[in-house]
Amino acid sequence: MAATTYLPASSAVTTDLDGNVVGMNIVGGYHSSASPRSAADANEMKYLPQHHHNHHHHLASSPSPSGHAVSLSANPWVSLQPGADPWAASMAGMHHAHHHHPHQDVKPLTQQTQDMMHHQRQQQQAWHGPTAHYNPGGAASPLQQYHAAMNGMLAHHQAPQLHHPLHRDMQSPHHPQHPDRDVSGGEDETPTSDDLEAFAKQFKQRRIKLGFTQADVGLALGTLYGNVFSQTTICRFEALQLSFKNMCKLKPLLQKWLEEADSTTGSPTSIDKIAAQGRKRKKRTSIEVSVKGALEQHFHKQPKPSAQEITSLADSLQLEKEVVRVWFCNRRQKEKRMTPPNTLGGEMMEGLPPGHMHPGYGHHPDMHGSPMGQHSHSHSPPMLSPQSMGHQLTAH
DNA sequence: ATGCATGAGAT
DNA sequence: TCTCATGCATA
Repeated sequence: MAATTYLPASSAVTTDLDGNVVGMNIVGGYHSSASPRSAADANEMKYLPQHHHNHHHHLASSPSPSGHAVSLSANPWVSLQPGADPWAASMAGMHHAHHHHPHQDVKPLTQQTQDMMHHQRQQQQAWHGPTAHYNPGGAASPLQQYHAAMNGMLAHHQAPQLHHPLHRDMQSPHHPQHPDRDVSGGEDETPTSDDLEAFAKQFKQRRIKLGFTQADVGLALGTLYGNVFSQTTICRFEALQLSFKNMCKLKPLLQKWLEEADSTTGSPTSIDKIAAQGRKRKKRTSIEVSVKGALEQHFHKQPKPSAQEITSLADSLQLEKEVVRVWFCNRRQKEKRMTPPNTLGGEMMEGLPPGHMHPGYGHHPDMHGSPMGQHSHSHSPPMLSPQSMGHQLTAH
């Protein structure tokens, strides 16, 4: 049954096998008790629709809205004046008096990159890593060294900007553009889908050999660029489950990390993580398989149902309208990933000669701003594995 | 590894 | 209200 309870945002401290710490989580206005995740499940408190937000952190102990009371190391980005959180600082430059949300997510800036790509209006965007960072290498991790090396600079800006609008047509890698004027030794003209595919592959391999987890990388990026990413994102990158554009954006970052990581032959075996992100988040509603099938079916008919359709559909399926709406949004996004889903719901159209019609692929009459152009040839490995497929169909 | 969710920006 | 980037929570 679609449970609609909301999580209080549990986990605060994560002590791990190593006994590493870490992170107390003080957010918004309340802080969960230092109870292990199980508390989250046990505690099902109803969500307060009221986004009351008393001015968050004016506490010296919470340097960032993310709630991560950093204390592991001195970080040029984080070490902004106390009282003035990095967010306010960076945002101030671009935003106006626009009030923020009390609970903001941990992502620094996002969409702006995209925005920037279309028409750069602002060139000053600092991606601050609100989160703490640890160092994956114990005493002298590659990251830390790197850090020390460029300690003075990069006080402001150093965004992994994707100069160049790559709009559609990114499939044609001709035109070397201008070899000069570029930046810090990291050439990156818009890569092709195949480039990305190859890179992702290589990246994953190197990463594993170096002994880093996806989560490690995510945090490391934060240390390097002030841009933290989750295990999820790294995972999706490796699996090419992001939009082409997003892949392009992340590639340089990961590439940079990779360089640092393997160039520094050090001791890579440190595993600790900082978890906890506190806030009230709606509990993940589990949609039954049969229902999913129905949704899939409708999706084929109408990928973009109107509000009304959603409402009635939600009604007939006994789901919240919002859940249905979001489902469609997510479903659409899936279609736009580099590795499209196997458009099969529960049964789909019958009597169709196999080997045809790829809903999210081949040729969309309206593939405008959509990511990448479907590459032409063979890519077999990175496609959906029978494994993941099984999940889709078998589900729980 | 992925499903459902959140939020900023664009429409 | 949609899109897109991203991630918590979960299987």
